[in-house]
Amino acid sequence: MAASPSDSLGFLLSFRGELTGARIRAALGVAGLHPRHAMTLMQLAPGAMSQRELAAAMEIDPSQLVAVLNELEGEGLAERRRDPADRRRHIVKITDAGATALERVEAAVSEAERELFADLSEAEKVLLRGLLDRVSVEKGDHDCSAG
Amino acid sequence: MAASPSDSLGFLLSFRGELTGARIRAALGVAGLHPRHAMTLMQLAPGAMSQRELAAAMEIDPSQLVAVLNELEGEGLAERRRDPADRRRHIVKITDAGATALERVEAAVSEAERELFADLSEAEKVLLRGLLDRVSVEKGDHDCSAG
DNA sequence: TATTGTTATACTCTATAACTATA
DNA sequence: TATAGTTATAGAGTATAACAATA
Repeated sequence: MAASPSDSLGFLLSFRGELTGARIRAALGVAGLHPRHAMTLMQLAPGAMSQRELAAAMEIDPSQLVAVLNELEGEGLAERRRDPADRRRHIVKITDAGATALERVEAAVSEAERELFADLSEAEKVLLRGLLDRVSVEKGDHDCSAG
Repeated sequence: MAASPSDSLGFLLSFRGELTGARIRAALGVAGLHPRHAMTLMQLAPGAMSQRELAAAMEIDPSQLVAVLNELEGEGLAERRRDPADRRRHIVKITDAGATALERVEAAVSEAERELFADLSEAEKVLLRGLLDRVSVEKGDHDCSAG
């Protein structure tokens, strides 16, 4: 009944998720990239898109993306070019060097996942995925104000 | 094989954990308290302890705890008194008003958990807890450096 | 006038180190 | 000298708004 941190499934999921995220971020940084830079390369892998689309896909503000792309471009891992059809737009594309770096990152993430779920069988991983998919995380408007 | 965000169990656990944490924090704030303040009351509920012990239990720096306790004390939800046996120490104790506030918080957290896991049977919740307990989250030294 | 990308500003969190009073 | 609590400072991350170029 009580929801103390020690016996609450919500806290457990939150804490395990946080630690898992930290482990994944460490793996994302394997190529010397900031986790967010690696995530950007992941988003770009399937195909080029505009900065606005990229920011929406990553759920960050377009203004935050600018510095990330500046650095990725400076390291030759991604490139921007003007969209000839609408010269306001930048089309962002991953480079060959970026794809190579991304391969290392994805290998490191796979290794991290092998470690994280080493004690679980394939069937149990499927089960865990299915259960996590059924956790209700739609964002309702929960009162967060101070009053 | 590939560890793209969309099909990776690690990313799924990380993301669901993050959203669950956000929902829990919203519930923690129900009494007008900052989530960390509510967590502090939770830690104090079983019994009084020194600030240093409290900081260790909450895994935050003792210096961060100072402002939290100042505010809790200002609102009459917790109180500090000198340890007569060692006048350097502050013994921190939850007040009756703090316990009352904590009841509201715990009820809100329970309600949040009911919503989060509404689609899961009791047996499935037990199963999820068991699987999460077997995710390896011991902190090894994973290379996070830029090189 | 609206939109894309950019820059500038401010606010929150957190990490660290110096300081005091006690031991 | 070492420890408990406190204060001060700096850094990362993020949210917001103003701005220039283009539509």
